[in-house]
Amino acid sequence: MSLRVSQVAEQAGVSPDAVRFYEKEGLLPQPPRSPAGYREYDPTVPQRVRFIKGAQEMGLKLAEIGELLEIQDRGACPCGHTKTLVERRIAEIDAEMARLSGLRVELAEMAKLECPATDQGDLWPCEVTFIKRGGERVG
Amino acid sequence: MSLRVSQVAEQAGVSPDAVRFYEKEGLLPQPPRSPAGYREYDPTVPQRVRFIKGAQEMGLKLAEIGELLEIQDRGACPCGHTKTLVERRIAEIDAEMARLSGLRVELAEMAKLECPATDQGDLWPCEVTFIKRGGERVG
DNA sequence: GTAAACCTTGGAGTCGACTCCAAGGTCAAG
DNA sequence: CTTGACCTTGGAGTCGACTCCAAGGTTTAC
Repeated sequence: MSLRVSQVAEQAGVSPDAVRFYEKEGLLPQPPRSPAGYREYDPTVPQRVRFIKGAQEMGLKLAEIGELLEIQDRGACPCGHTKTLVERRIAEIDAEMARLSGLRVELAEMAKLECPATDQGDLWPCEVTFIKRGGERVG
Repeated sequence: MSLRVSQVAEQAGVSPDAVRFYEKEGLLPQPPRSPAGYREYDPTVPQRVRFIKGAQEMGLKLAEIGELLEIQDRGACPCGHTKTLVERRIAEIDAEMARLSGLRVELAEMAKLECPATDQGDLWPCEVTFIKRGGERVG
């Protein structure tokens, strides 16, 4: 039996619109249609959609996932390519974590600051911190 | 002396378009105009723009920065509010770092996988990993 | 036979922070 | 007096991954 778009969507945990969107973007093959024009999906399609969601949760973009699927569909082993993608993503994650960790320190320091008795003109401690940062960056 | 939009932009390290955009969004006051209609900025404005950039690098959204500036402009001490914003952002950062760190582990494991001799039908190890993840999530 | 719940399409709207464009006005230098 | 570098405005375009809509056709249940 074939599946309708909303059944695929439900089984994969996405919206029917998303399924149609993936098809439009070339991530899902165009399925055969019923006489009335309804999409009739192969029962393996929800798995493919879950693959998309899984890869997406790994931080890959739809375009990248599309690349992977395309290579896979052509029957070539995409592992090398996948590895490149994955390693690039790991590097991005490392960079982002370093950035966030530095940021966290600065924010935590900022959150410790107290308000009363400003000695910096008409600026408050937190704002002074912000502005000093801006000044450092540029000047 | 007053500054023109591109001078403000240069001193703050942004584009003239960005300066006009901030004005449109209410983050910068509408400056007086020259007879020809040119914006004539107070020399403190680049500092305000750097404040915006600084806060932005902290991960605050323009709308939030706008809130801060508005309170500041009204003469009220925004420290409590700033603190709320900053603490919220810290919580977000912690959540994001936890997510990324888990992700990194999974990706690193994936990158270690080797290609040859698939024993899982017509899927490659990396894809199997992806799909299994999808399957776990949903089923 | 009719109402609800699906399906189809194309196209617009969303968020965020801009950027880019066109079509014109202004100003300093040579 | 012209060239070129600025300025003005409003509005459209960008990226990403959808969501929502209208206006119609179909299928299913009662």
